[in-house]
Amino acid sequence: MAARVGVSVRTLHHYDRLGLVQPSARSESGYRLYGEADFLRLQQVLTLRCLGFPLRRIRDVLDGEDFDVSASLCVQRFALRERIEELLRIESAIGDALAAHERGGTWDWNLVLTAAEAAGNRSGGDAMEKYYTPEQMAQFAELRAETPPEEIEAVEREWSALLADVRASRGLEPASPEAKALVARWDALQERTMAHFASKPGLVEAIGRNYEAGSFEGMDRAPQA
Amino acid sequence: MAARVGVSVRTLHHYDRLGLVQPSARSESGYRLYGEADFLRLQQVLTLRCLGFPLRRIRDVLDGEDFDVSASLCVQRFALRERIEELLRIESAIGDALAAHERGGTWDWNLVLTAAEAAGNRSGGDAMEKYYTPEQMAQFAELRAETPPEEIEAVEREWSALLADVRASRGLEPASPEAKALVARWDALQERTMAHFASKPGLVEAIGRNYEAGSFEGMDRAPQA
DNA sequence: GTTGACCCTCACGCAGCGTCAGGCTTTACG
DNA sequence: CGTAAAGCCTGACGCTGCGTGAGGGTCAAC
Repeated sequence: MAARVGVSVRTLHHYDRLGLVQPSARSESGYRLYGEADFLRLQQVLTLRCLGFPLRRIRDVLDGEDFDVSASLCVQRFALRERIEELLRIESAIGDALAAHERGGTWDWNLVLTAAEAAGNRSGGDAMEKYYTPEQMAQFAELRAETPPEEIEAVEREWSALLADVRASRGLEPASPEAKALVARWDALQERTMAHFASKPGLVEAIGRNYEAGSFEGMDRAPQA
Repeated sequence: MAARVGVSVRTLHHYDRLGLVQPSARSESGYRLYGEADFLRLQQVLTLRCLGFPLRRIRDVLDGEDFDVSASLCVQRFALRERIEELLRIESAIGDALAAHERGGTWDWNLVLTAAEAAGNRSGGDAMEKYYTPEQMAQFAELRAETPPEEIEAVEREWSALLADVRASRGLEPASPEAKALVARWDALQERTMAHFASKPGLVEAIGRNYEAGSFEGMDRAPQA
C-alpha cells in the first residue's frame, strides 16, 4: 500500500493511529490489510493534505459531520493567496538584497530587513490553521451567502487574471516597473476582496491579528536609523 | 527587548539557548540585559528567519565561518520560486474543484486529486532544508561562477518580468487562457534555469528527488479509473 | 508591607512524521 | 528442511520553533 500511493509505511501507521485511514482488516499475524476502499480514502486524505489541510481537519471532513468543504476550500484559497503574496514579496526582498550586495559588496541588513518586515515578519507558519475556528468557518459561509453572486464572480475573474499574469511573469526583475505594477494590482484586488469582509469584524480582526501583533509592533522603530 | 522588536520573551529565551542571540550581560539577579549590539544581531536573525532560513543556519551565517550568504540567498530564491509555483498550482486546483462542485453539486475527488498530484503531492514542507547540505551550497556557488554573467542577468530579468505579471494578475480565473499562459511561461523559464544545472548532476538529482519519489510513484495509477 | 507586574528556570506539548530498537512472519534459496 | 533476507509489527524518542503553564525570585510603587 505504501509503495502504491507513494507514502512511507510510517505515514500509514500514523494515519492509522489518528483514525484517518484504518485498514479494513488485519491478517492473523497482525499485518495491516488495506482494501480498495481504504485506498480511495487514503487518496482523499493525500489530496486534502496537499491542499494544506491539517490532518485533524481532514478527518473531520471525511467523517462527514456537517463540515462545509466548500467554505473550507474558499478559506484555503484565501489564505493561499495571502501566502503567495508574501512569498512574492520575500522573493523581491531577496532580489533587492542580492542586487545591493552586487553593487556595494557589503550586506545592507537594513534593506533586507525593511523589505522582509514589510512582508509581515512572520516566518512561514501555516497561515491555514488560524482561520479555522468553527465560528470563523460559519462566518465565511454566511458571508458567501450574503454577497451578490455577480460581485463574487467579478472578483474571482480578476483574481484569475492576475494569477495568470503572475504565472506568465516568471522572469521579471523584482525591482522592475512591471513587477511593481503587478504588486500594485495584487494589493488593489486584495483590498477589494477584503472590503466584503467588512460586515464580519471578527474575521477581519483574526486575519489581521498577525500583522498587527508581529509587524506593527516593530514597525515604528527602524533598526538604528 | 521583546516588546521592542515584537517577539515573545519565550522566543528570546529560545534564541539565547540556541546561542543565536545571547544577552551581552546579566543583572545580579539573573535578568537578561540586551545591548544595542544584541538588538542589531536580533534584527539580523529575524530578517534571515523571515527569509526562510532555519535557525541553525542563521547561527552559522552570523557566526561567520566562511558561509556564503550570497549563494544561500540564491538557493533560497530558487526554492522560493519553486514553492510559489507549487502554491499557484494548488490555487488552481482549488479553483477547479470549487468550480466543478458548483456545476455538478458533487465533489470530484479525482479532479482535485490529479490537480493536486500534479503539484507534487508533497504537503508544505520547507523546501529550503533539502538544498542545504554543504556540498550542494558549494556546487551552487561554483555554478554561479561558471555561468556567463550575461546569461544570469538575462534569466534574472525574465524572472522579474514574470513575477511582476503574476503579481499583477491577482484576479484571473485559474482555468482561463491567460492563467494557462502564465503557467506556460513559468514552466519554460524554469526549464531554462534548470538547464544551467546540467553540469551538476548531484544538484539536479537532489532537487528532483521529491518529485520522483513522491509524484511518479503514484502517477501511473489513477484512483479507480 | 503588600500588591502587581516582570523576570527567571525547568519542562511538557504540538504537527507530522523519521528513525532506530527489539521481535515476529513470510518468502526464497540451497 | 534449515536459514537468511526482507517485511511487517509495536513502542518510543527526535526534530522545529516556539506556546504555555508551574513554581519561585525581583523590582517599583503605594
